[in-house]
Amino acid sequence: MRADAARNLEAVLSASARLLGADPGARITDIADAAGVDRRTIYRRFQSREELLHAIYRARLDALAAVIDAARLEEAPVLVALHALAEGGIRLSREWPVDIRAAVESDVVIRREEINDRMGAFLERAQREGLIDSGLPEGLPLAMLHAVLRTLALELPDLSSARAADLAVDSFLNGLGAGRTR
Amino acid sequence: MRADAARNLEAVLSASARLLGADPGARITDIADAAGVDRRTIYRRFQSREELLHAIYRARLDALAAVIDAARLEEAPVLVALHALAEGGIRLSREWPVDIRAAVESDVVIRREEINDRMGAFLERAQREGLIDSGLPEGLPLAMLHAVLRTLALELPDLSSARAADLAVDSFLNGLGAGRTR
DNA sequence: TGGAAATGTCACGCGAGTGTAGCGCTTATG
DNA sequence: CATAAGCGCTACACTCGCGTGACATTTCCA
Repeated sequence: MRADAARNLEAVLSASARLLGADPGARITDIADAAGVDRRTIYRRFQSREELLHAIYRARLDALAAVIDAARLEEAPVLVALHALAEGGIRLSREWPVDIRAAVESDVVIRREEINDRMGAFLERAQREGLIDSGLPEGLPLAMLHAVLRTLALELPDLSSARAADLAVDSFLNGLGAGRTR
Repeated sequence: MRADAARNLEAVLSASARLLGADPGARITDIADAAGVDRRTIYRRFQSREELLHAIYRARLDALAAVIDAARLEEAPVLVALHALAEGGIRLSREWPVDIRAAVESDVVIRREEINDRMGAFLERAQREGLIDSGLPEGLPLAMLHAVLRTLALELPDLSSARAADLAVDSFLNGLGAGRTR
């Protein structure tokens, strides 16, 4: 692929993630404008709107899988892995701010579930090792972790990903309370 | 208004909140089907799709304002008010599962900001009174509270709103950690 | 620098969803 | 039970975004 074509592809993917993340019904024309490219150029790389969306989802899943591998959820000390997961997850949510839950393509759904399983298993290890409360409803830790990461990534964009990760881990484990109310 | 008409209106609003919450691009036809009503009936009550969306937003804002009033954010003991806010907020998010952040109508935006201001002021009181950590980034407590409530309301639908509120307050203030890591 | 790759532009057909119209039937309510 | 409010149904025009085609032009790279 030619260098300028690669640049354009990059710009299209980035603009797509941004616009489609903010509004899943965003028009191809607007994405093209945001990427500084003609609408026709997008259709040269992607057969259809669906395929573009699919590519964005895949990009996010790829990045997420890389983050999880790097965090070594299975072997690293729980707290260390949790922090690595938080920082990577936050950075990734900012780079690909699409909501993967909206995906319906079967391969995306499968990969998403695989990743959720790995994160779920990690959180169960954290519970066995006494870092996370064991009496919580099924699925709550995973749901809450996602929520905390998404919130810090998107609603406090001025925080560095490192600082945001600190806050994410602290909020997740200890909450925002000043003293002990428990 | 005739009684059956009122019933239909109710069904339409409820179905709209559900479908539009899951997918903001949901078709009027699908909403009508879900409500057990003809498409034409919806257009008899609402001039346009926009106006229907607007009505849903207003319904959610009305319910939220009522919850906030009932919680007596300004006078009640902070922890009591927080719990009332949590329970009401969770119940309301389940009844009107639309994302108010997607609204663009100016009056909706204004009312939403007013409500956010009241909640923000309440959380500042909680910080002054020592319930919430005072060293947190601007806006984090409010964003996190919204996130916790939304998560418990929508991702753990089997929990009663009372139980969910308990968990929401505990997660918000103390996190999910089993011991102290701080 | 020449040829191939990539893009921009204008045009068009297509399908889907919106909003409207009229008419006959159902149903609540006095 | 009468009457008017409300509804379902079929059909239609209209808009908008999608996806494609052809061709001239620009840009990279060997």
